[in-house]
Amino acid sequence: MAKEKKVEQITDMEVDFAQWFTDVCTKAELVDYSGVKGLFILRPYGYALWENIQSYLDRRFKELGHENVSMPMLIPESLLQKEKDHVEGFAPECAWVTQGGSEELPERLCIRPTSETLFCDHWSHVVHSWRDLPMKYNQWCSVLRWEKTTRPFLRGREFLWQEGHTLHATEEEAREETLQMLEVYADCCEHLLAMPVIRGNKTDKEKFAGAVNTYTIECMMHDHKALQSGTSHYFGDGFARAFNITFADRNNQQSVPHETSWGMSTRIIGGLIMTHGDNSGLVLPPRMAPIQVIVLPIAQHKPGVADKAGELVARLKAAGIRVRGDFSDNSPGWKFANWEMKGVPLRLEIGPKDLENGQCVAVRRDNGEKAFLPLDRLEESVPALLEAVQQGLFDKAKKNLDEHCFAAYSLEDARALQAEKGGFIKTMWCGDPACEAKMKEQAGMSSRCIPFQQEHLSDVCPICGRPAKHMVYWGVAY
RNA sequence: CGGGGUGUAGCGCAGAUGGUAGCGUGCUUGGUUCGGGACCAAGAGGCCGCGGGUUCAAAUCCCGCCACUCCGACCA
Repeated sequence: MAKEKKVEQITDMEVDFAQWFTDVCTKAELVDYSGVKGLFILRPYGYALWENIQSYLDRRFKELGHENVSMPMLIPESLLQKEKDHVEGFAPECAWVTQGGSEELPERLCIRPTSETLFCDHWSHVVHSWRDLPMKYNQWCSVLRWEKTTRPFLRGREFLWQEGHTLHATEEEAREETLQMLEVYADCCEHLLAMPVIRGNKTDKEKFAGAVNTYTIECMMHDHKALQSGTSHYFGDGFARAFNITFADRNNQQSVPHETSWGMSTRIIGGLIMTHGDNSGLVLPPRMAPIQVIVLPIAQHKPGVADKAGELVARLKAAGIRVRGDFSDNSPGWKFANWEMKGVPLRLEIGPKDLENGQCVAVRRDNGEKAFLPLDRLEESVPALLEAVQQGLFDKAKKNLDEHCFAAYSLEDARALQAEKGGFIKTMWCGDPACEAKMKEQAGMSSRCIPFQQEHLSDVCPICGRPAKHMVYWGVAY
């Protein structure tokens, strides 16, 4: 059989990266389209990815003392309007409920695009004393934002996420919380998803509506575009003042608390696909893959093969590995292609020849390497291979990131570097939003972040020539 | 919201000058196969995206709408 026929359903990423992405999303059975634009169905395999991210983050949040809650889905318009910057940021993309049954509502209700206003309103009722603080809440939910153009995972009108909201007695404590949660997101990306990140501060232009500071982790996709993968906001006391949240401090003085919020969404799954995927489909890091090992019997009707394959599945399962056997009557070639498309990190083949030799064949999804594994030591060799795949994926993504960061010393350099090589372009910056706008206009890049890890490239802003304040990463973003 | 593309069987497509629909693949059943997308046989499956118009007659011509998709602007 001609090898070129392999995975013919998926468009090559070199031919059309965007089409490749949607092909992977649908062909790997992660999503389906619904009857409403921008509202996607997460199929079992796609939802399982989210569940694995969810269980990691949920555990980390709880270890740090956060509690899960559930806020209403609808926000009265008057509540949404209490914080000026916030409403300006979100009003253009709100969907409204105006009718209940056959009655028109006296006040229209916004379907939550985010829940800051709900948390604040609630806190204004229940926070009275310094003893009530900190409030460390989180909720898992979906939110609605009426986006113009939509794509699976990357931009839906409805998307699943978690939103953490905390309230603290002091600025110092709130700022510490903000950075701590950014670090949780960075860990999630790097350790669970094998996606290396750049941590930094958003510029004023890119900040969340109503925030004093927005911190971000930025990831680089396979096509060298940027994906904002998690954000953490310090709000100061702006929301608290707007919502009249006060508490009596230790000296019985009325004080205004400081607030944070932080979120990660199913968008990260889009990032995962675009970081590790290849022309055969999805590639999943073992630590978060719903199926870590697929066992394929070859010539399963031959004596002993199916039994031995079943035995392998049972043994690996007992060893704590997420394993499945494919005993369907599809041909082996079909199964290879199918499970590759679904990104299963490791494939074990077991056929008549292997039975004779007391071994099986292991094939890594990340690099296609084959190895013969003695059957008696699978409980050690398989976890070791899975770890190797996890590390291999991280290293490959890190290499892509490192090899596509370039320093530029003039606006023209920045433009040319982005046009020719893509990736993250770093330059100095004076801090003026006008220069940021100019970069967008002339080089097509937005500021991704002012990285925590600063470098001194020169003394001046390459855009205007005035003294530089920071080094900034620029890029084309999803 | 601007520009382009596409809507006919689950998926991919064909249907020229109008005459009520076909191919590949997948699906079902049975059998033979099995180390890179196997084969034979018999079946099932269609408001031709939606609404209007022209006509004796519309998948086909005209108008409107909708959805998906790609590229911009905006945003997680």
